[in-house]
Amino acid sequence: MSETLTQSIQDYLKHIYDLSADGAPASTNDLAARLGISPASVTGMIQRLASVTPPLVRYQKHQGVTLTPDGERAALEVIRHHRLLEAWLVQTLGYSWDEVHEEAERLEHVISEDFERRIAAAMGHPLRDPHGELIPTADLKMPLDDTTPLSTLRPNQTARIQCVKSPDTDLLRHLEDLGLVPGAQIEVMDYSPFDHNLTIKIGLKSTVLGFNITSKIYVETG
Amino acid sequence: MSETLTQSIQDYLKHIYDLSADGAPASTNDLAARLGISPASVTGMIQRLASVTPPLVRYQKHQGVTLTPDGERAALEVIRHHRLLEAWLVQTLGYSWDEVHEEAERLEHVISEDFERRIAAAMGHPLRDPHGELIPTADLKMPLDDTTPLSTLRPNQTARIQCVKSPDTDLLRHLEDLGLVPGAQIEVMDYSPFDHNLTIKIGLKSTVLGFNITSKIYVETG
DNA sequence: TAATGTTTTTAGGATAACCTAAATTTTTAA
DNA sequence: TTAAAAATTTAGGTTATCCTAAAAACATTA
Repeated sequence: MSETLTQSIQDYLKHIYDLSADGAPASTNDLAARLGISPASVTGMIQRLASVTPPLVRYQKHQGVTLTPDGERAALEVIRHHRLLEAWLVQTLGYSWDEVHEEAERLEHVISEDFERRIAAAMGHPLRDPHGELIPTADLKMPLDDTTPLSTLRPNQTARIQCVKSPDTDLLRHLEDLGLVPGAQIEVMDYSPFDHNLTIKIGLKSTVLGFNITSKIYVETG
Repeated sequence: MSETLTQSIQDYLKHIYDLSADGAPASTNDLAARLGISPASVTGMIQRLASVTPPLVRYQKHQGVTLTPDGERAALEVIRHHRLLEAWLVQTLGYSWDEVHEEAERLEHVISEDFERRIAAAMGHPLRDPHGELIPTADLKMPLDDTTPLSTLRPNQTARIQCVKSPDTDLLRHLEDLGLVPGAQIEVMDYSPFDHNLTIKIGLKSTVLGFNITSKIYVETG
């Protein structure tokens, strides 16, 4: 619990958390793709993570991995670091939301608990990062997420953008240009069932967005 | 030059810079002590650093190591990161001067050049860190140091403390309690040639300081 | 200058985290 | 239901960075 986990292990846990968020175990291949390493290397590492004491993951051959409670706590710690750092970099150093990810990616592994506490306090304990992602609490619980993907909305529904889940710099810049940032009020004007395109009105402008984009934007309807 | 140096290598270079500041090469044993590793490991690493292209150190068996211009640039980069970070942690997160070292020690290896630029600009390009250490310039030159060790002063000389060179948390707290911080105006009242103790007046108070301390405090006389 | 002590290096090993290629298992689809 | 494709695992290797123990070089001093 208090033994220091390597950066590499922290990355594994973080991505396993993400990939198994839907309940289904994370697959070796998906994990390898996320981590940018070979599937064979992933197999080796998850076998190790499953056999340390206490185990950080649950693993059965060919069945993928899930986190144990210990593994999940470790993952949430890293995710909390990452998201607090993103918020901090934007608020105090003028980073834009498309620039912060990479920097936070490296810093998240090295900051102390003291540092974490200080930036959280300095920002008044924010609930979300600049992309709208929920920040795990100090006691490492992930707050409940009551948002839905924009892709599930249909014409005449209105919503407020809560979160954009993508590390893609270009996409983020594009969305910012369109005004599609957390807090933005939108209305669905049209839906095309064949390609799942949605026509969205933001302020006075309308835009057509593909499923690739609408599935990454999470909204609060109402 | 632009290949990323590992954290470990950055640490070697930083300490070689420091240990060879007096012109004499850094010894294997001293380096090992600084790095907290065995002398045998140091030998292995400096052999490697001497044989990469371009070489980062000059090394001859049993003669110690010095930095090449490339090695020195790399060292100054890390030192700049460290000192800027210390200043930034103190200024923006309320760290005290005895708390910053450890945190900066880890962050120095992972911040981007962009981050470096942003914090330098945010602080108005400071010349010294919270201990008074000179910060290498953005083009990686170490500014000239015109200070002298307090230990070289004699009775009736007055001086202004410019820098305290020690990572020792307890010592730093002690000195702060005594008011012996950068900027403090002091006067030497007495010198004991046998133990090299100095009696120092700061404001209204006087204190006797041993060589162990006075050799770590650097002052500007006048 | 020879003996002793210190410093440094060599030799041989360990571990973490990756790799490729080949083998195996699982899934898909003819 | 079986053959092909895809996913996963095993086997064997590499590199970086550390280790201990033993050997060698250097320095000191009697």
